[in-house]
Amino acid sequence: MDLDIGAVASQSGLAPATLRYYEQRGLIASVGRRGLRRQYDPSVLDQLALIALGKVAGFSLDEIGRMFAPDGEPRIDRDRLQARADAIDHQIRRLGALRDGLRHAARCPAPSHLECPSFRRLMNLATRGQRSRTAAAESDA
Amino acid sequence: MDLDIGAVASQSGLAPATLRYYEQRGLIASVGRRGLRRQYDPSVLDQLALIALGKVAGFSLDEIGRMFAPDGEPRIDRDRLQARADAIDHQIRRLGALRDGLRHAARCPAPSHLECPSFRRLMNLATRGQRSRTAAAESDA
DNA sequence: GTGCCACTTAAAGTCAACTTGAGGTCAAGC
DNA sequence: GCTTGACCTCAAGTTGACTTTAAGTGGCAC
Repeated sequence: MDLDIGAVASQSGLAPATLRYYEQRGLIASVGRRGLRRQYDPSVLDQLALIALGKVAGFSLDEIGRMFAPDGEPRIDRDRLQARADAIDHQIRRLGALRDGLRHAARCPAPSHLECPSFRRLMNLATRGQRSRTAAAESDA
Repeated sequence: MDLDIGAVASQSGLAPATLRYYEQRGLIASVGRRGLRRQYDPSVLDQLALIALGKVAGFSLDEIGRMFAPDGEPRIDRDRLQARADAIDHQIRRLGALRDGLRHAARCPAPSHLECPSFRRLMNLATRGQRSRTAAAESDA
């Protein structure tokens, strides 16, 4: 019934070493061993999907780890989620301006885009508050 | 007329060490020295803004460097720009799904979001093709 | 019963983009 | 003319998320 780490790896697309790393970081837990080999409950695949989601959302592994109760049940801080959603919303708007800026730059025949007022405006919009390293990590964390 | 590195640092918000690092990476160039101190043409501020823009767009410093002619004039590959704009568009859509998923998770009273079909759907949308480490770096590079 | 090979561990390596540290220089103000 | 402080160089350290390596183990097929 349980899954060998190899099975989890192939079904999740993650390397076994990554799974061990996640386990060491406390993000997932194995249910036991068969010989040396870690065995996982199939629900770990859902957990991994949730972890992937968190990563896309711009959470660090540490933050993601804190979103799970010790038993692996997602015990999510709703305020934090809302805050992150709002941050992503901002990011979306900035990326929208950026995309428009890039499209403009790709089309605009001006010798230097720096001289084009509409490009400068988009650029300002896009670069405002560029502290973020990941997709949407510009809020408190 | 030229700017001392300290002036460039304070006006750009970047640390002097970062400016030296950029210079070493070939992203910017100083016009000379006064004593030991690097002097920069004021246009370096525009270049730095462009670099910031590129970073927000998900380009690596290497890629950004390749977008400038050796003299610092932006000589931008329009196809690459279009491709990046399209990639950002995808990213925006995924982030939109993600934001909706997070908002749903924050509101939904279901014991486990994994059992909620609408959450699962949003999750699938958002996690599709999650190779990106930076905001919009999932295209060819 | 033995050989294979996917697993195991711990530690070290990688990558990008900086930051920090140690030890040195020099223009300007007092 | 001497101190000060912002600069200089070069090397090493940092961070996050892994990946790689080296040396070892054990279940399963034959």
